[in-house]
Amino acid sequence: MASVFPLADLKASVKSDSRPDSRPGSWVDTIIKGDCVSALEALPSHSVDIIFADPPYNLQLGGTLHRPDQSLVDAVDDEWDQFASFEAYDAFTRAWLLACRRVLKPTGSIWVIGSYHNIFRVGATLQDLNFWILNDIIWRKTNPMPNFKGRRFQNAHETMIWASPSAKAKGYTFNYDALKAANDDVQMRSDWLFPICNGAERLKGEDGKKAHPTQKPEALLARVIMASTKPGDIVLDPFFGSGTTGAVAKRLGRHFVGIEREQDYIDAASARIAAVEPLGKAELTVMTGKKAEVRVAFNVLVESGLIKPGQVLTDAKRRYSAIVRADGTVASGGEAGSIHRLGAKVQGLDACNGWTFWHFEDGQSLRPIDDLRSVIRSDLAKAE
Amino acid sequence: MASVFPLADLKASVKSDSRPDSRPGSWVDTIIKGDCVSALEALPSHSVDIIFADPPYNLQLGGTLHRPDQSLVDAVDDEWDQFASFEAYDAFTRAWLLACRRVLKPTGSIWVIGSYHNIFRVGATLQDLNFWILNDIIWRKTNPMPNFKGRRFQNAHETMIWASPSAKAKGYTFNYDALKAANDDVQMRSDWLFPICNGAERLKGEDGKKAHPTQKPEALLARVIMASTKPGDIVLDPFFGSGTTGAVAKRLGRHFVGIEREQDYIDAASARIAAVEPLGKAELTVMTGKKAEVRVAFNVLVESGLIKPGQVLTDAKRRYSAIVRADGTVASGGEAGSIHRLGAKVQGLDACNGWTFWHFEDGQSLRPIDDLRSVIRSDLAKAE
DNA sequence: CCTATGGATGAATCGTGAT
DNA sequence: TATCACGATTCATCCATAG
Repeated sequence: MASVFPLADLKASVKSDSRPDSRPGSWVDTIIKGDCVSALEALPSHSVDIIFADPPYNLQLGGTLHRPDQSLVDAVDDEWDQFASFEAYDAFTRAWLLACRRVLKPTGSIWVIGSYHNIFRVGATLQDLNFWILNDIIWRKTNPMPNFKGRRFQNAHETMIWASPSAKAKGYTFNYDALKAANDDVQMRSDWLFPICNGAERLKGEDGKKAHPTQKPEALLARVIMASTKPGDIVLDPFFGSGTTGAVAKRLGRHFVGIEREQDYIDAASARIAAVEPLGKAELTVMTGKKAEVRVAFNVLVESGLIKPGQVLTDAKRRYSAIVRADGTVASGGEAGSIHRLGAKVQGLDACNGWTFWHFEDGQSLRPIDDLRSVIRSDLAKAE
Repeated sequence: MASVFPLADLKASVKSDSRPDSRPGSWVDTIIKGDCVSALEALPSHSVDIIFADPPYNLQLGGTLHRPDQSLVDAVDDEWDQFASFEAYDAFTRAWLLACRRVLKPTGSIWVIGSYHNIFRVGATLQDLNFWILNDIIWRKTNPMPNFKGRRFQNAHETMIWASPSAKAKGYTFNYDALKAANDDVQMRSDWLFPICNGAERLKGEDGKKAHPTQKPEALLARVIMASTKPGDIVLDPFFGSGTTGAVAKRLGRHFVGIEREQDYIDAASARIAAVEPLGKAELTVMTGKKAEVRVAFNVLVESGLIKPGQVLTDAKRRYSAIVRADGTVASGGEAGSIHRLGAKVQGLDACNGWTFWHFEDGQSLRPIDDLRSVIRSDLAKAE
């Protein structure tokens, strides 16, 4: 499934005077081997829906660290995590974020994860490049590594920044209602609790050692992808590593593009993704709120006979009343207008949702006219 | 108690060829009126033990925001939170952090609190100035304001950065053992759960409205100060506001210095601090090292105010009693330790469950402190 | 006296599409 | 680009008032 798409081939398709390969699909669901920025520059503009980036953390470790029992802590000391200075790290960050900005759709958004070693520099650079921060999200670890020396608080979280390409870019996907429903019907907070990636989920090499030093848990990526993409969207991960982003994207019915320099990681990620079984359409249907539903105007209720001209509407406490007119407007006292305008007017407010404010008599009880709109929508759905 | 120390007077004591007023005490436990940087420059070098800073967040709010019920959200739109650009905010940040660096002892540390609007810039500037980040700490709010429009995750936390003056400055105070003992004998994590400041603790003006728009909860400052200072230390707050830092410092037997521009805030903070009763020495003794054999999980009750430092606990039959100290340990006779150890000790047993052994007065009756732990746990469960 | 209920509010970068 | 209409959208807590 996850074929490797060599950067050289991709570059070969670049015409001298235009952007490369704008055919959708040729680079989709592949892992591009190569340097992050070069590979990004070879992708078409505005071609991916979200980006999830887990860049090098620029850990500045003094020497080796031992546990109280004298065992050695296997620290992240890979070559790719070494930078000469903050300036060098900032330049690197700026370069890959700029390259990401071009590839990202205006309706897209970007996630970056990091720790206190690098996340402040990443956040400031995002702002400098006019990305617009939507949230910072805290991944609280249920099982973080202890602080062995007892000189600091246990570092028990990592930080993710979620941003849109600009302050004006409000078209990003956010599946608010699905998240709320999944969270016991209260809105999802900015602090998320997940275990670190361990056990069977953790990729192992032939030597039984962890295949990648910073493999992220699939649950974390699942929430990110479910929150900010639609099925069929393209998810780009410019630091693909062990391929968690690709595996979760495939499972959730999204497409992925990975960029990775090291062949060992590409091999591990390819095998991992090939083994993933995508979920079916039914499981992937995202719960949506009212704003995604078909628009039904008030006069449709009048025209359909569910509300009759001359009928009296009141608010839930019968403090205000209005009479329905044949043209789908309502009137009260000397005022008349839409259900929303009149609702606002009688209450002395700037705005009002007339659908939930106005009620009608239904036998003994009062029911909001929104109930009747649901009836119409249900009929429309059957007719589809 | 909290006298106002006018910046003009302080500057008058500056000799032309030397640093100002190095007599300890003249500026201690006062609120200096004036601009943050100017006031800092008038203080002696290396004179304070920790700094807690709650700088302007540089919120960039579009227009007005209404709740679903059409009521208006009272936003932070004060003049002091307005900056022309990120560059202007960075220059401001750099200036006050540089001034703080000079005033801070080499054995000291600095805390800065912020949100995603400003904390990344603050963190990057701290690193640029060679401060050494020790932890980033997440204040998880039990009761944050919702996201009313359903366009983002509920912004349910703020971030604090804790840093020493340089990578080599390892002399900072960190009361590891006391924190661990107070946290059910596991090390204190980087994510802290506290309610926002509300109710009786929130300072109100004569009009009944909040006296300051961003008053921080005392429990938060209590954990900061208990973690990173010793009794008698000097705590500097360059953005004093409603004086939470001063009030908690005084209660915990530390000295404070506040800097604040607005007379209304100075007046409110002065009155507030004057009403604070410091705790006694016994309550303030901090556990150090393993020889004290501390084992407790009790300080959340103290920080939350369910149990007050100095409060007396007894067993169910009032045969034994103990006094609660601010660091979450308890004392009786010449003995002190965790609720479990002391309970065992007074009974002459090897072990004891302090949660069910120790009781507190609740009106006419005695109730086990475990009941209060249930209250906390209930709050925690809700916050998850 | 207690309990029930309604209103108020907290560091907030908070809509979309047609005209 | 500005304006307007449509109509979607909140959690925990404290306090005042009613019953």
